[in-house]
Amino acid sequence: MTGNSITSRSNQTMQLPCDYDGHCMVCKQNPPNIEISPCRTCATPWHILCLPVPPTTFFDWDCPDCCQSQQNNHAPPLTENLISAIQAIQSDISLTEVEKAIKRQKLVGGSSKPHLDNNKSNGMLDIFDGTLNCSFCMQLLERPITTPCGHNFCLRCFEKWIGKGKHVCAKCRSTIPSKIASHPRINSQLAIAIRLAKLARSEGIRESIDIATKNAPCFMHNDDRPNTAFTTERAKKAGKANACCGKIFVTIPSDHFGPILAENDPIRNRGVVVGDTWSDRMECRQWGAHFPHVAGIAGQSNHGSQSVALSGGYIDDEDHGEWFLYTGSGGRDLSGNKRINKQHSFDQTFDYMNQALRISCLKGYPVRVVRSHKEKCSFYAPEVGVRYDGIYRIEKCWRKNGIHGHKVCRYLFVRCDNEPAPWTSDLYGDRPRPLPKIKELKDAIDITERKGVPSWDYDEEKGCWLWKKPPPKSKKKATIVNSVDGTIIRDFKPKTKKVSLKLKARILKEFGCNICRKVLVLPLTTPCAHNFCKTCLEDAFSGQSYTKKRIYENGRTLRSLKNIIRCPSCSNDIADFLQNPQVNREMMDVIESLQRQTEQMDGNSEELSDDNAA
DNA sequence: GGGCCCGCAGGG
DNA sequence: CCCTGCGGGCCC
Repeated sequence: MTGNSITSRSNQTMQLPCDYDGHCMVCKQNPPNIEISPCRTCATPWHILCLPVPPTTFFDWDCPDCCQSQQNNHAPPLTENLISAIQAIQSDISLTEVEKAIKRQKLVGGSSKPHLDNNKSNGMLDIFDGTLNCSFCMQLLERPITTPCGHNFCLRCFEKWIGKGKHVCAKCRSTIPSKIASHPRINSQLAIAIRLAKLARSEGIRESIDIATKNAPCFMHNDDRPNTAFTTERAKKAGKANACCGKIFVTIPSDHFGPILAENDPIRNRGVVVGDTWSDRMECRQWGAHFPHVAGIAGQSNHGSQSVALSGGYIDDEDHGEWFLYTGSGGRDLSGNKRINKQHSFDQTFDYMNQALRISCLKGYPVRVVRSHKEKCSFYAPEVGVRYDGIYRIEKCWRKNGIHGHKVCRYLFVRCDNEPAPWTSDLYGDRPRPLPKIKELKDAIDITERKGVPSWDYDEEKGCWLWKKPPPKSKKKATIVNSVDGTIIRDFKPKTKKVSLKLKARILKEFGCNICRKVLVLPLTTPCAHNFCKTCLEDAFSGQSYTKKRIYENGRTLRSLKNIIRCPSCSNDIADFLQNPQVNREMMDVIESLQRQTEQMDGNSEELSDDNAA
């Protein structure tokens, strides 16, 4: 037979159908039609000579995939079930972290006791029965990609498959949307589920609970959001204020370097763990992972950089998960409101935030990294929201000619976290690894490398990453927490007051009376477009005699005498207007609405200061 | 999906 | 106080 070269072991384990071109994925041959039979359930063609158990009839049989799904009734859905079951446990507020860990262990291991006998697993959802193996390499999924049809493949295998021009699922032949084919996202929940299952199987329950509790990340929802600092009328209408900052939940100062530990998390007492995901940058900020809500780099040019965000704002970025190349800030013309300009229009230099990153590189500081779903060209970005991916170190930085021709600052980030990355099912975090070879370095200028011992480094004895030198001293204030009940009693003060002052200044500038210089009351707008309070204008001309003027036109007297009144701002004649002056109602409404806003702001800030005083 | 607009925070 | 920034929502 054509599959003779395949060993009997492979024949038993590899159960693959024919691919889109009719090639058997087991023997790699193109078998004649007579050797091919379609499955009656999924219609997938199979090379019958490569099946471990050939069908008794050619036309009325179920392929191994469909048999399996009928027996287990959870072939593709298993992944979904497992994930949704884990999510349900995670979101159950009635459970403690330890209880959650026990439940998770039961779920993936099938028993509250560790079952070390692999062959006798009676797990409700046992992932080691092959259902979570990659259909290509037949190994447990590594960096799993889940297709819309619900089938899972290792990232590397999937890339190879797509690289061959195959745009259908290797398992069920469903079309893979081009968006997913070109930019697949790692199913990090599945990766974590596999990790938890591995732990539950290979370790005793105690250690499993310890590690799983520590490692179990969660999605933090908007419900967790406290009172927002400031919302505009417009934002309130939309249901969510733009750039409202909210309270900071953790007790670190904004220039805190390194992981956010349980001791800085009085609310949950667990710290920020790898995989924690928030719906947007504002929420991410509230948990201290990355403070700036727009800027990608957090830091100070004379102190160092504490964190960066990968959001796909710069096309030069290159993401390989455990390491990535980051582009500095600046060089884009964002004048006006062009927040969207991705083009570089001038050179970047090592100043401001770029210098902050360079200091972190030279000192070997730990830099927190968050990835946003907006990072479109990365396998490692989350599907939704913003995710904390752990600690990285900047090993080198340099300048190069960017894609748009102007010079950009470049940084090589390499992961060095004690917790595994969200996309792997590895049980442990990073070990020191050799630096990747960077092609662009040969044309780079201003190359900066660390000379001395890094502040954050791997300790061989303890087997973990830690501060080898004391972390840099903070220059900022941290939040203050009530030691009795753990509530935050003072946080980064929202600039409400300042904003209300700003708005008041704006109102005065736009809607100030040209006589009394105060905000217009019953505004009159003259034909020459000057604004006055009704009473101010009336007072200005009360008892004054009109200037009389003879009006000529083409040498003839048009009107013998006209009473004229000169506008106090421009001397134009407004006598006609003053005969029957009408209050500018529209303007009045606008002024009233703006004044209401400032009152609200002041009200908010008073409330806040009351809170603070409490 | 891109453009526009409003917004806040933080560095300098 | 000014300027910059890898947001976010709405509108087209």
